[in-house]
Amino acid sequence: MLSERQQLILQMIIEDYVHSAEPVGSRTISKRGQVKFSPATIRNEMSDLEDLGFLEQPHTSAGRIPSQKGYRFYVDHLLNPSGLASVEVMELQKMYVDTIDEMERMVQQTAQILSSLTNYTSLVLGPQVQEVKLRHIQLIPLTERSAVAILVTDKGHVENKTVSVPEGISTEEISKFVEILNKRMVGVPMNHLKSRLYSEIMSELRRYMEHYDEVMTLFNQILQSGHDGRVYLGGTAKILNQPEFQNIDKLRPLLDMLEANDTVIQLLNQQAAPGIQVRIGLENEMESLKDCSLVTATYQINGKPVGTIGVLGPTRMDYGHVISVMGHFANRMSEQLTRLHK
Amino acid sequence: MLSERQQLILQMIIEDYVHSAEPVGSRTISKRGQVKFSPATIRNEMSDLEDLGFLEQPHTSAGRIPSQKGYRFYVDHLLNPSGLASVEVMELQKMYVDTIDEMERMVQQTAQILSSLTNYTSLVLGPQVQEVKLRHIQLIPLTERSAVAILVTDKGHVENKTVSVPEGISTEEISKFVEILNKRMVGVPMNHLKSRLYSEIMSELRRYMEHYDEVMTLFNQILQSGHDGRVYLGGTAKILNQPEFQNIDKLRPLLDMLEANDTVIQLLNQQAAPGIQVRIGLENEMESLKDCSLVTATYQINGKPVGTIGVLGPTRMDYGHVISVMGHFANRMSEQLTRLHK
DNA sequence: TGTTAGCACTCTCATTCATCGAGTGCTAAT
DNA sequence: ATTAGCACTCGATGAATGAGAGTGCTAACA
Repeated sequence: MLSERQQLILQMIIEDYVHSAEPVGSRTISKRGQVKFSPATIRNEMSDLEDLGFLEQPHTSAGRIPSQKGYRFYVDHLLNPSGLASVEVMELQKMYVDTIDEMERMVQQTAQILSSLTNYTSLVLGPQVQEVKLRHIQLIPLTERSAVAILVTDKGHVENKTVSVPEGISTEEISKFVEILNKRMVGVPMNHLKSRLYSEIMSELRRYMEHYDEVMTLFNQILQSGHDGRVYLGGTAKILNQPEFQNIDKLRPLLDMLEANDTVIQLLNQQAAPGIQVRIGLENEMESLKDCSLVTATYQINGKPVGTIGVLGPTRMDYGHVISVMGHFANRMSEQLTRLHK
Repeated sequence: MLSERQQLILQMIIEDYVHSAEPVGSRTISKRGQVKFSPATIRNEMSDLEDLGFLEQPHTSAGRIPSQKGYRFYVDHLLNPSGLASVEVMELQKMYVDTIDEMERMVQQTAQILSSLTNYTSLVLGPQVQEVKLRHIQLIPLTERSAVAILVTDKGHVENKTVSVPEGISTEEISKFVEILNKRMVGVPMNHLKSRLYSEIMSELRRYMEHYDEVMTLFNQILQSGHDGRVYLGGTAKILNQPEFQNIDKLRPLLDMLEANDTVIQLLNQQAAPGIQVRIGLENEMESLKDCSLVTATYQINGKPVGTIGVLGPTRMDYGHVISVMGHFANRMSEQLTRLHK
């Protein structure tokens, strides 16, 4: 549908605009050697591209800037991911060599590095503990009336919670209860724990437990956690580098959004298929992101996607660079995490 | 040193400026009833106050604004903390009633509430786990080569870490090792664990352990944590509400600073004495805070200070309100935390 | 002696206006 | 199909202007 030449011109406009953040004029393109036509010819093509919706004009006598559709076409058809500069690869490696052996911390660091390599804001969604099974459960008394409950999953993730011990239960009863749980519930997916308890071992509990109700209260307290899926941000202030956000009123909705954890989680969770995904402007379905693009990728443990990393920048974003950085990143993270958990 | 009238005028200027963010003129003060002098008289006093360094003039023909010294005087001598509006007290209570029974999470929430009540950015330094003693240690195997180490402190804080198990050690050896630790190390302050191990039970270990070196490797891995002293921010974007930070160039250093965790920790740690502390402008010893004030307070567990909360706003800050909110907050937090930990 | 009225002066801010230049669109020539 | 040429548009820049807010000073007043 688009001629060779149109594609070339579109590409040049986008790549120029990505760096200059200024509307691109016909003369600029013509001078750049790459294409050997006069400004007038280019003007004609640009006019056509505008009619087709790939470009737009801020006002009558300015150059053209890419439209959302233009970026989309660029990402889908014109982009050949630039390789990483060797400096970048080195930095990447260095960061991961430093024995980051605790999962949570690694994820957090990832956000930092990702942001510093791309110069945009990064969003990282910690590993979602889905389909994770109980490996071990334990209750450690602190006082007569409180205790720490510890749940360990088969992936090595640990959740802990301080619970208050209902009056009337004896220490023996508690340890008996925990013992039963460890005997019968290990291997059960975390999100099924509750129903499994009710369906399968209720009767057994009733038999052993004198204070059945209190024990159940305790149990419910323990399960009320769900710590998973935390978000880490990196380089929030990097947004300020972008000329399009020099205006406070543009800035505010963005910062507000980044502060609302839930929104960010929702945003990152929209990535369904594995691989790298680019969402441009309003494709994100959030008004506050209408001038932003979000590049996301999933990372895996043992080939199963467990989390998402993302880079948030202006629609005028260096897609090639970001995409290649993301690719490397997702791979490295997946490797590391997999190695970490078996 | 300052006459009654001068103090009154200074106070009025500050309180006006805090809300208007505009230089205050003599007529404005005169009109306000509070003081029954003509603009001209007030002008004279203002001129004196400027000579004394309590006020400054943005330019020749503008009103006056308080100087850093002016704020300092105000905070030290003129401030009578306004009580909390009952709405605020209610919100405060509501937040804490909702079973926040996990320490970490409570601290995090505190940042949110603090910010929403003051309309400034809040900084909260999580409880510093000093002088905390080991209550229980456990190692849960995941695979042959990895395990999760769990340390529970006497305050109910849980730290966990995935460790790799050195080749050659048997399961029995590990559980024997853990058993020894639990027998001999419980009650030892966390930061003395290492030295205690070397000084006291090394010989015992040598006797029981076939693979002594490997066990020590494992132990060192376990101790390499130190998770304490995390920072939580609330309402970062609130800075944008302040007219003095509408300018991106003023904004950037601030956001940069807030993003650097270490800096924030350092900032909050500068509070030595318990109680509420107000640091105005450059008193913070950070260039990026020259137009900001920081109100901090410590919170306690059993009367011992363990952490700091802070509110960051422009020097033109509603000190009275912030201070009273902070007071209530620090108290409530201390109560809660103390109750939580025995 | 402390207070006030009056007035000239200063400085900022918003508005207006003219100018400049980048860039387009169209037409006619190649 | 391409290009040169030219009139035209529109934002950005900067100077000029006037209004408004507020001061500092002087002289009058209680």
